[in-house]
Amino acid sequence: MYSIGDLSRRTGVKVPTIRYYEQMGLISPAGRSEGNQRRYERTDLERLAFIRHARDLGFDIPAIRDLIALSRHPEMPCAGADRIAEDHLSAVREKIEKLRKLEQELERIVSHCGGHSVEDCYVIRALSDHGLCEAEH
Amino acid sequence: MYSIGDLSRRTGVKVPTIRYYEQMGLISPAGRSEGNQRRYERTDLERLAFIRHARDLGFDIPAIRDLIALSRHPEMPCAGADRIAEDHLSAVREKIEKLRKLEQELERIVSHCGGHSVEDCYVIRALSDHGLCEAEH
DNA sequence: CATAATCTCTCTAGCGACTATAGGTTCAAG
DNA sequence: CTTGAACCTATAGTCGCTAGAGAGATTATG
Repeated sequence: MYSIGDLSRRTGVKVPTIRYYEQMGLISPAGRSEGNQRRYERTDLERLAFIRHARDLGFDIPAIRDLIALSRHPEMPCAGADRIAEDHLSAVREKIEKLRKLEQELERIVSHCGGHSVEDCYVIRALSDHGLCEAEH
Repeated sequence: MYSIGDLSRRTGVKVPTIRYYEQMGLISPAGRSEGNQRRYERTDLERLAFIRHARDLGFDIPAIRDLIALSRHPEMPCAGADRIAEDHLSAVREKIEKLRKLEQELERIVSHCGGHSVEDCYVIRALSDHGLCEAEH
């Protein structure tokens, strides 16, 4: 039997976050002590570790809900889980692409600025005048 | 004289967003028509275009506030603006780094999954068992 | 000039994934 | 039995908007 604090220390998930996950339906409401405090078992610990891991990998809460549902049906085909992971991977790749374009544009703006005063600062000028941009955005 | 809708069409910033920027102090409260509707001038248009541009480049609202303040003092040294842009660039690079690690891990997980059922699905197994991960996260 | 269509106004609430605070209760150690 | 840490619920705040309600203003058309 673990208290919510034990669970928190063992998984690295903060106490309020555990309660939040319960509210979001990622973990089922825990049993309670006589004084109404949450008491967890090993399975809850595993579930929470699963959630933490999925969050670290950037899955959002609805996706995690789906993954949990799938993981409880070992006999089902795993295409569903693959799909979720692949979709997420594409989303991550898209974000990277966008950020790389941003990076390039910012690099260009920053490196161009040899001015001494704001008047001829390339950073400010680039922001004021879209025509100075390389790419569309 | 532009209405808020005119401004919106000309800058691509949605009407409620313009009002939001006013609330956040990025644009000064506009003059009003007799019927209390906002009326803008060319300078407001330029200011809003500046903001839009900065947002497209990912600057957050406090940073934009600072950039605007700087742009109104053309005689000041531009180190401040450079600093803001450089800081933002570093933040973007960090995000990219994190996402690239995520991408690698997800790629590995997805590509390993040759299972047919959830029981031996690598996606689910990897989430359940941190030991299957390549990198720390 | 009347009416209809479109715009605009303010205010409030919602998104996602937490985090923080307040005010109170329970638990475990000494 | 007392103390202090951990726990409880409920609410509000974070960021950058977006959506909606209900009312008033403006503009275009007949």
